[in-house]
Amino acid sequence: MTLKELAQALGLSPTTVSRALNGFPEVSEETRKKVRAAAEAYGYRPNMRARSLATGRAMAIGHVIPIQSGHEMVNPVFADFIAGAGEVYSGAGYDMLISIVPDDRQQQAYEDFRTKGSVDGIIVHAPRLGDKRIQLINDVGIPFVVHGRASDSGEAYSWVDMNNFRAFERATKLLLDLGHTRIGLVNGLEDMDFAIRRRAGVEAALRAAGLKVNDACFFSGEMTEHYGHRAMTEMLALPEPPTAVLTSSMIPGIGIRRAIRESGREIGRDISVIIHDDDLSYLPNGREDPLFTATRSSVREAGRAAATMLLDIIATGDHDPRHVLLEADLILGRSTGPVRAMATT
Amino acid sequence: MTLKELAQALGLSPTTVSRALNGFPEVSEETRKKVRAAAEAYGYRPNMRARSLATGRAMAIGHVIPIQSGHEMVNPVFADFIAGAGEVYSGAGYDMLISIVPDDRQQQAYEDFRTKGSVDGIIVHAPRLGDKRIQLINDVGIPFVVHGRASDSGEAYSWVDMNNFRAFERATKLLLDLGHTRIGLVNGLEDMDFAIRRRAGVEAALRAAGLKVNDACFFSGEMTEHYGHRAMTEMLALPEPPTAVLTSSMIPGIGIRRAIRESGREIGRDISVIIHDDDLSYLPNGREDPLFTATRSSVREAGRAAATMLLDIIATGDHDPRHVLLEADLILGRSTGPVRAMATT
DNA sequence: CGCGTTTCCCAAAGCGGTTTGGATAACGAT
DNA sequence: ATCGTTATCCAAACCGCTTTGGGAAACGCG
Repeated sequence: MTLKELAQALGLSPTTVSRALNGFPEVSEETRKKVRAAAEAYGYRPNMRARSLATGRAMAIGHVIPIQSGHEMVNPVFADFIAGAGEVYSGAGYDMLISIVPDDRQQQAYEDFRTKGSVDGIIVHAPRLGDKRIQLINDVGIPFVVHGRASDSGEAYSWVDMNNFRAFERATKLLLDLGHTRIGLVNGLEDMDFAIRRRAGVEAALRAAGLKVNDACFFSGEMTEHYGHRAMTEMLALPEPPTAVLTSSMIPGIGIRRAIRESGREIGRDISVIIHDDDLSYLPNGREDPLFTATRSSVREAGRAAATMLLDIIATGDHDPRHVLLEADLILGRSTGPVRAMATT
Repeated sequence: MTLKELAQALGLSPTTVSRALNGFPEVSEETRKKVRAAAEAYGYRPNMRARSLATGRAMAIGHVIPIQSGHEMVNPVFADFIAGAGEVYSGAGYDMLISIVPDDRQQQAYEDFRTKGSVDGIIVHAPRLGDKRIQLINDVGIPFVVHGRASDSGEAYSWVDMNNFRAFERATKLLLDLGHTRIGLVNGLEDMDFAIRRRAGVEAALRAAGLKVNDACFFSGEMTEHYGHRAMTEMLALPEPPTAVLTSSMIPGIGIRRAIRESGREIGRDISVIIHDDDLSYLPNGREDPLFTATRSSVREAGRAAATMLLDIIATGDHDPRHVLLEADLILGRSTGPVRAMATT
């Protein structure tokens, strides 16, 4: 059923039908009602392609998910982020276009989005150190919002981020307050922006307490269970192993827990662990009885915030950079405790 | 830069330029080269909306991800599945549209996809028992492929699925061969099709061995770590706890491992555990040294298969139902071993 | 040279909407 | 009764591309 057919069936012109449905004032209330009823009855829905060709608005937002060539890893927070964003889009009548591309074809993906006219705006995921994408999209000239920040990008741009620095600084302070002085960090890949900020937060807290940073206890890698296990095992083999460990996600946290248990120690008693919890729906840390002490910030909420921001930028046409910095909650679980005198083997 | 402008700049008609770029034979090689060069130089890219309005093909595939109202859980395999599908799409010049909708607005989502003309085909995720979606989309009349099957849907339709029955039957047989006779199953929600088939596989193997199914050792729930932990803890409290457990995913498997350890037992020695491993990029079970003995089947591969099938259905226009049944590998890890005489507390 | 084929290119008609610029009728005021 | 408004509706242009149906030149052949 097309507009024209609907118009014909009603004995009206396409113009009038279009206006009636889109709420223009040039049409009488009476006919508007008739048109609405007929549209409903015939199940008429405007063809989006035709409409957006005519209006120039695609009514769609593009998400570009980078895949790191080599590791082939999809960011695990991705599913929840777009679930949050998706809520906002569908509420506003927008579609969500997703493009999963290897690192080296990023630029292509952004340009395609714009020149092919398939989206009105873009969400950029997982910015890295030295990320050129932001400059790229700025050049392309299409509204966008970054999930996270690219520390060293000179450009001004809009972003939604979690306060990684503060979250990890606070978590470290908690450990310091519990008496821990040998603290390890099992971080994400350190060319990712969030990992850099988290490390900085830990280091700041340590320095503030007059402690020096022990490089042997700082790890950087892709956040898998095996990685957490390996890092923890290595640390436990040190002459003076850390008594507390922070890690960037629940998944390596599980590996850390396994390594601790395998060494005959007990988590929360012999060794304290704090994870960052993205509050993923399929990997809940637990509400009333959290597995891990954690800094928690819902990545789904971040998705909602980023989508809302982007739609607003598009609607208002106001491209001044905006920022939302989400603070993480510090959740006390069973994986932390005061330092024990004889934690070493 | 539009086609018309490009044509003008070249001193040619839009017709010729369009044909030159789309490889029609009615244009001389010489002009084709000139046109290509100019298009390259000006950075011309056809507007997809206009093109698909003209051709009637949207060059996009829609994925409808259901969110179970109430739990708000996004299926964790989703990210890897669409990563696989995305590869295929981008290779074929297709876009991927994602719609994340609560259960009760599914129908709307499918109809919108078609009537709004935004996609040429649909991938249906996570079919359930008594799922009405398949009939729904068949009625809507748009090519689609289901990831998984809906056991009780009378309709014929195309699907890509893993052989859940056989995978769990084989895994159960492995446990039986190891001498286990008290076997538990920590399954997914049993209104999901895959969970039903897995249970059936386990039951078939048990019956074939002349064993009866113990309902106290069969669990059904949303696959979280906590769920695995709770189920295992319950089983261990039984007068005769199982000596082996199968579970539907790595995540509850981790909870199961935790419960086993908390009870002072050792996984693989006191209690054997087999998980199903979707080979998720962010939750690897390990290649050389797998954490768990597992039935493994890459969900990313399933995504590729489903996308390939759908594109082919669209290209050939041949709507005869097709099926791909992926077999799972049985991977031996360290979580299984022969039954021990005194496994009970 | 005449005539039927090719070869190469173009004008114009869509695709299904929106939007501009009237046209017609009804209305109120003079 | 006349004229300017206002309220409704419509014809036609347009968005940017594809595609149909020629048309003109070049070619092949008797």
